[in-house]
Amino acid sequence: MNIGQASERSGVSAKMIRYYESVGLLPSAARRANGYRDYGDQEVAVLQFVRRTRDLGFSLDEVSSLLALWSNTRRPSREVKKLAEKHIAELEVRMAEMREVSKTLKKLAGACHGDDRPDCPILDDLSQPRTKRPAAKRAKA
Amino acid sequence: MNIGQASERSGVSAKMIRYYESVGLLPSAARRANGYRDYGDQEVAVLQFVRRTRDLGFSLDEVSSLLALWSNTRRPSREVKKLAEKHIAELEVRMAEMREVSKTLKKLAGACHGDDRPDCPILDDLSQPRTKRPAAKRAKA
DNA sequence: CTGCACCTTCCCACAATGGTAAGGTCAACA
DNA sequence: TGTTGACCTTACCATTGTGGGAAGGTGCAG
Repeated sequence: MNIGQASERSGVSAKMIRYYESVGLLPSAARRANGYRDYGDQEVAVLQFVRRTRDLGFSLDEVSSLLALWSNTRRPSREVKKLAEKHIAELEVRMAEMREVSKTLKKLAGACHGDDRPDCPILDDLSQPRTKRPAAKRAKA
Repeated sequence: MNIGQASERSGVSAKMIRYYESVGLLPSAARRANGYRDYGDQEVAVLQFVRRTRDLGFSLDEVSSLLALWSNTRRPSREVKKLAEKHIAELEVRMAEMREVSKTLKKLAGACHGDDRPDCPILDDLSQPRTKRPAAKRAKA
């Protein structure tokens, strides 16, 4: 099938399928005589795997590792679990940072009357040079 | 003072100070005869403000708005509060998404014995083309 | 005068994705 | 047959915010 079909069935955009191939996450797709990429059910299954792991927030590097583990039927399940737990730990860290920030902002917003008056504890606080602050990374979904 | 000093005092790297200026977040810095940028306490205070708001996860666009509100002493505090609450809401959304993912991964990791054996419910689940829920319907191969 | 630390601008890279442009291919339909 | 439109190809640009590094000027201290 063409890339459009594979895209539709896997939920991965054609753009991304080509990109994944270009960065070596996926092997080079078979080509037909006209130069079009050609996909079968097997390839679609791989794409679905990638899609699902991406949805769970794994980086392409991690997806690559998971693909390798997936295709190696003799790998110890320990390795897979380790990857999953590492990812869980990262999520927890980021959530903790965001909770901190959220808490701070809520406190500030709560102290701000939020009406026509110009005085605003939020800006007052932002003006204070902080010594130590957890640098919260902006995370994607 | 030179950019290095301003960087040290504000916690914003020299690289980023120049970048912020280049994208118009900050006004063009004064220059000395030798072409070096020249900063005073006022400018450092602005940089500290930017640093703090960045640490709280605001985008550069949002920082720009906050700077404008900050320098306008007659703005209604309502506007500031609105921005803060919008950001809080975004944080909550992202945290909720991450919690979902984390929950799914924890369930999967919990089902994986994580030893030398190759069978792994995590990979089994990842192989399932998902429409929505991580409900493991089909038995492992 | 030399060396070193600092400053300048400019370009590159990252991660992962979308957009768009210029062109080839193919099937269907009038 | 010819045209149309949907699809495919590659290639480049933009994003967000940050760091790295090159190539060259400046300034101070020894």
